[in-house]
Amino acid sequence: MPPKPKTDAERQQLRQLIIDAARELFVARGIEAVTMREIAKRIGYSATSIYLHFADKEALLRAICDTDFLALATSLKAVLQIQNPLERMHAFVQGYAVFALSNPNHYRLMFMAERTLCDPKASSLQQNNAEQDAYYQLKTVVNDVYEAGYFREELKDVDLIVQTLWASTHGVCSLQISMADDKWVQWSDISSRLQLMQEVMMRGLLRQDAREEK
Amino acid sequence: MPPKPKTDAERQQLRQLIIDAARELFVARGIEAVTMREIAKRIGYSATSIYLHFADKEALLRAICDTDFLALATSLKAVLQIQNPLERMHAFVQGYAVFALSNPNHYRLMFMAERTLCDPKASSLQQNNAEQDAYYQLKTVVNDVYEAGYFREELKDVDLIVQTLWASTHGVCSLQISMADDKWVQWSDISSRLQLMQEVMMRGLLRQDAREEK
DNA sequence: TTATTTACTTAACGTTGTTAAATTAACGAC
DNA sequence: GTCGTTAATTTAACAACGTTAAGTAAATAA
Repeated sequence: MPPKPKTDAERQQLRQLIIDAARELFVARGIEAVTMREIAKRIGYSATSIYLHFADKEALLRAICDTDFLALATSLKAVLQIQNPLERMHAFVQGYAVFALSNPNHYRLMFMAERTLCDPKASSLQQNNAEQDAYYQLKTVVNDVYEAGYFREELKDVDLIVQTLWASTHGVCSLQISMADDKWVQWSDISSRLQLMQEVMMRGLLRQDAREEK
Repeated sequence: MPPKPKTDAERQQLRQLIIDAARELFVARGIEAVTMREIAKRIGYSATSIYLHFADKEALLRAICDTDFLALATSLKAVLQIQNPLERMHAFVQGYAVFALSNPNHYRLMFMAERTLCDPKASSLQQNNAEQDAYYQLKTVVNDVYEAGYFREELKDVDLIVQTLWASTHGVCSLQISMADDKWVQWSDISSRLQLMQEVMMRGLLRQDAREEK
């Protein structure tokens, strides 16, 4: 039962409807369940209609990714209010891990999947926007700690510190997400692993007096 | 042009032929290219023949995984000869990273993929065998450092240390594998990231005098 | 009133993993 | 030596997937 010319707003709305349906499917039943036909069934359209709004499945997944990146940045905004730079950094890493482990499917799609590299040019998000760009958020958080002179004196490359700190948390979270049920390894509980990683990183990165101060 | 009753050895040989073909395909052209029909074409059989040796594609991928796990353990055997426990641990982590980054597709399949959890019962590899089980290798390496009293005194759970050390390297390598070409982040070069992670972990885990000794 | 555009659907293509049915060769029994 | 039986393999086919082409119907514009 066909159509009526649509305003841009209506088109945008339908686009979002598709993304939301795909996302629900994705959360509920894993990425395998996200098929064009299944998404379409959910919103009462035919599968081909989706192609009026997205070039292909890849583009749709990238749009979901964008939504998720925004969700991550939004969920971390609160901890940016924390005054003490060290506490802020600690809370940021913690918040990141909570997001990852609470949304494993999304985290997979964002940071572990083969597909879907992020390109600032192709994204709907603004790079270096403190409301939208979680990487930029972490960079400012780490930079504040750097400015406060808390890092060991031989550590001068803030980007390198950021990426190493990120990698440490990503390592714990991504191993948990892909291997938690693996029978080969007798896993310690995830909160202990996260905590030890944080401690070790702080001890390895910070000057001794900075640690004591806190 | 059909058959002749086959000995167990012949069946085993064909099985290995399938695994090898799949593996080559996988390395050369990525996991997407690994289709049952493509594998079959390579070895001059029909696609359905593969099902005489593997229950399904999943089982075949698991078999490839087993091969890769063995390859990892084998490639790390050499560093186990290093006398000094700290040097040994350092070299082990380094060797692990080299394997990961030299075999990104395999690493993906082994530690980052959705599929294919490892179960000692289902694997052809022997758990806790120093020739075959890389996790066990790391455990012994870390345990030796522990026995030598090099870890900070509050660190008493060797498994927890092992898993955290693993996670740190896995974090750097897996981010590199899935995000190296990502345009959002201006990556520092991978060797710096690996090196800083190692330094930080050592500083965070070891007693000060242990670090100086080395 | 008619033509065009817009929003959609149905049909269809090629590819995937997988199963069922058919084919052919070797072996054991008589 | 012929005759099942069994084992190894193939061809045919199915259902599901992403995607494209062709068709359809309503609203708008002339």
